[in-house]
Amino acid sequence: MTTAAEPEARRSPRPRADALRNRERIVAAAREIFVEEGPEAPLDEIARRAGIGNATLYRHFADRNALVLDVVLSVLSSTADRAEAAAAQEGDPFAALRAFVHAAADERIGALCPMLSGSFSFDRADLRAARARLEGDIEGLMERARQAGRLRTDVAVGDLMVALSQLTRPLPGTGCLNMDQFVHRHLQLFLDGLELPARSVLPGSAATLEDLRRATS
Amino acid sequence: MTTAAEPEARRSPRPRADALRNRERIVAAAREIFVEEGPEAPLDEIARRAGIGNATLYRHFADRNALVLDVVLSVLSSTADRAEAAAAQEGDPFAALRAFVHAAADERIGALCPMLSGSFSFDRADLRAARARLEGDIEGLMERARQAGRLRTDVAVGDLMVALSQLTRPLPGTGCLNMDQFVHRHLQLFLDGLELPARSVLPGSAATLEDLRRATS
Amino acid sequence: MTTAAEPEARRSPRPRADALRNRERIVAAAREIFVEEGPEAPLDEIARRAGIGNATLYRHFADRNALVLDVVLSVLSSTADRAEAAAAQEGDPFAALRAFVHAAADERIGALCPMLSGSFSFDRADLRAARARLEGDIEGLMERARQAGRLRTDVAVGDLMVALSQLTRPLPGTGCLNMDQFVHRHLQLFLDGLELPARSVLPGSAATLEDLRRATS
Amino acid sequence: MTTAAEPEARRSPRPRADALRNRERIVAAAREIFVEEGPEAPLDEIARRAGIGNATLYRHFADRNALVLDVVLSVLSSTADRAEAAAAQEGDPFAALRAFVHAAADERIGALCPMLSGSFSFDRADLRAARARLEGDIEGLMERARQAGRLRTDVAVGDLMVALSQLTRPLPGTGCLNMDQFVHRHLQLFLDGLELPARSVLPGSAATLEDLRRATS
DNA sequence: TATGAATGAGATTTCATTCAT
DNA sequence: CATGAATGAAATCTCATTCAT
Repeated sequence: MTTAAEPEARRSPRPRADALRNRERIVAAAREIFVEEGPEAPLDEIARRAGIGNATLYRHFADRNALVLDVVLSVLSSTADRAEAAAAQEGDPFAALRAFVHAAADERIGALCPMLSGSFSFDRADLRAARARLEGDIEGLMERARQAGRLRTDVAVGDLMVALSQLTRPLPGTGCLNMDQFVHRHLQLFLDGLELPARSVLPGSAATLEDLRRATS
Repeated sequence: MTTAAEPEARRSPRPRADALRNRERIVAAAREIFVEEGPEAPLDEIARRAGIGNATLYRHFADRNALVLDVVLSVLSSTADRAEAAAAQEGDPFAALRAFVHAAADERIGALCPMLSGSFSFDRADLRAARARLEGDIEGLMERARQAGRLRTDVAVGDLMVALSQLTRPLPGTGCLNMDQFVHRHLQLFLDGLELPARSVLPGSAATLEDLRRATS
Repeated sequence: MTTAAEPEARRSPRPRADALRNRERIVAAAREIFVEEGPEAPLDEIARRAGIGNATLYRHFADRNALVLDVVLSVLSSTADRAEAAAAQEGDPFAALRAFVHAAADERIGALCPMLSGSFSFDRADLRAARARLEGDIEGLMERARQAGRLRTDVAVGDLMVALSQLTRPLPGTGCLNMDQFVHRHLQLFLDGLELPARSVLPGSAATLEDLRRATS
Repeated sequence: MTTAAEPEARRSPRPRADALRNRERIVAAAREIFVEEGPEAPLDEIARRAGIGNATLYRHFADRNALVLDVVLSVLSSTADRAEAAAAQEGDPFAALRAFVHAAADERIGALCPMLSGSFSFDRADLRAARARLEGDIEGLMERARQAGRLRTDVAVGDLMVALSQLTRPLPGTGCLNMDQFVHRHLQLFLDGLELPARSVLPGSAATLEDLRRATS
């Protein structure tokens, strides 16, 4: 939930409500447009969607990269929220992991992929913290599933994050909308590859195991 | 479809060997650069890599989209070649499918994703034919694996193609190179989710099944 | 801050001490920054250096030109102070002129040059007065030197002012600091061209005359 | 006279006459406009004066600095031409030096000053060569005058170059035109400070010496 | 035909100035 | 009255596409 860009000392006594609102609007608009058009989308269009002038955008974000970083921060934060909500669920640990993965897709986490490449730097402490929080949350979900014998032990948190990002990555120009139906299906298939059958199941035919496995999803 | 038997119309008096070579060079250079820099790469850079002037590129391709279409055609064709080579393999049908998937990754098929979006159109007959050929080839591989009881029956050819594309999609700016190690790993995990155990395996513990599964890759 | 003592006329109810102080701070900051960065320096930077908000700057000065005019006024005034201090010196009148010229360089009078061009206007009475005062002061110094036979009679006050401005004009980006050593040397050479030998010196060899001349500096 | 920007090997067999003409036009227009408006003048205006599109300017010069460097080169070269012409003169060596200084003013050498500051670098070999050539030419003129006993021996080539630059430095916005009358006068005064009387003159009154001195100019 | 050159449209970014708190 | 925020206009630079050699 930390969306503040400057984690340093408070210069201005009051950040002025309308400026904060504008800043949030810009990040929200940028997030939408990055999802729809990719990270090369014109900043003017973002400003237009946010309902402000282009120079206002530059008052809040020194350059494109600064805006991208805050969008990344926003997505990391809301995705971590999802992970923590999933962890709070009762019941089968692998089901919780599945629930998180599909929820993360709805956060459009895949739109981050191209932003994490190239000149991306995790210099800022808030970014490092957000990433660490998300990784910790996911690792928690995975570890619970591993302890329950429901997750392959040879799969690391990075494997899941990269695959999740790539499989939910939007195509530029399409707004990603027509892919939605497929995305969840592909995530499901991928998770199927990570899952181990529930322990309580007695050894039986492979066909039976597979049937059980599929039934859990 | 011109079988070169008809000296009739004066359409293309002679394709002129060097012009053909130039055209191929351009497509090859474009394919490389699209993989390295994404589909927004400057056309001048493509011309430079091809060793020709930029205007020559425009003599062969009316605009960026025409070039993209030919690159798509090129990738579809060489990927279909891979699929047919995999189909020619003896042995386990699922192993053949795996072999194809990893080979397709080496064709950088993921670089096509962004090109298929937006203004992309499958108007041209040659494109439709190339896509149909590739889909037919993959469907053949999958059907053989299904018949052998090695592939889940609820997975369609489109599922595999989209997942394959997304998981191998390069990140802009990175040249995709540092991801190579991960790409094959993620493909493997995804295929694990599609695979059914070989029929001949006797019922055993789940751990044993998993070990076998992993051993096949 | 409002001591609320005089409810008299509503013209300028009171200049309010802090407002006056702000105005002076702005002019001082502007003068520094104009010297360091030239007359195109961003006004926001001036406001920052003055320790106030940019809008406050605009409350005091309608536009950039109004600020420039007050900086000109400031430099003219402090330079005239220097001229009057030099005039108060005892001794050789040409030495007094020299003292003034070098002192004026320390006032960074050369930074004014670009401000005097272009849209500059001497509309304001206070500016005309300040310029007249400075010209009068310099003319006084020169006339005394002329009367003493120490200054060429074909050199006017304008000659000296322009040359002084140009030779001390700062280079943008350098902060003028690394030129300081040269500036005084060039002023000295220039003044050498204006000087006549002291009357009391008997006719002698040119070399001797030159030695004397140099000894005075 | 070397105006080529790339002293390396010849890539293109023919530089194409119209492109060369454009390049020269751009440099000429830039030189004019830098003199009139200073080195911050909009590049679009330069392109307009040169009669070309703005992108053409960027084809020839990667950025503003590259253009500035070529203007510097142009001014250094034509000024060195002037110095060599002055050196070819018969007669009094100091008169030759004077002739050069006034000729250099007509080359607007002072417009270089702001361009030599800040991020300026003499990286390019052609620039170093042009500067060395000019310095050598001026040193030659000065040394001849020193040998003839007509120039103060405590004045170096750098002194003359900086003073010459500063005294002829144009004011932005004015086009420097209204200053022309003064510029030559101030150069004359400055040179008067560097001059020693002709050796043949017998010792006499200072007034007489001065009269002679003035008569030479 | 192939090419280097030219071009206009668009993107990013800066800054003087105005607005609202 | 003082301020941070907002804004539009302008400047730099890029790039797809057309032109002329």
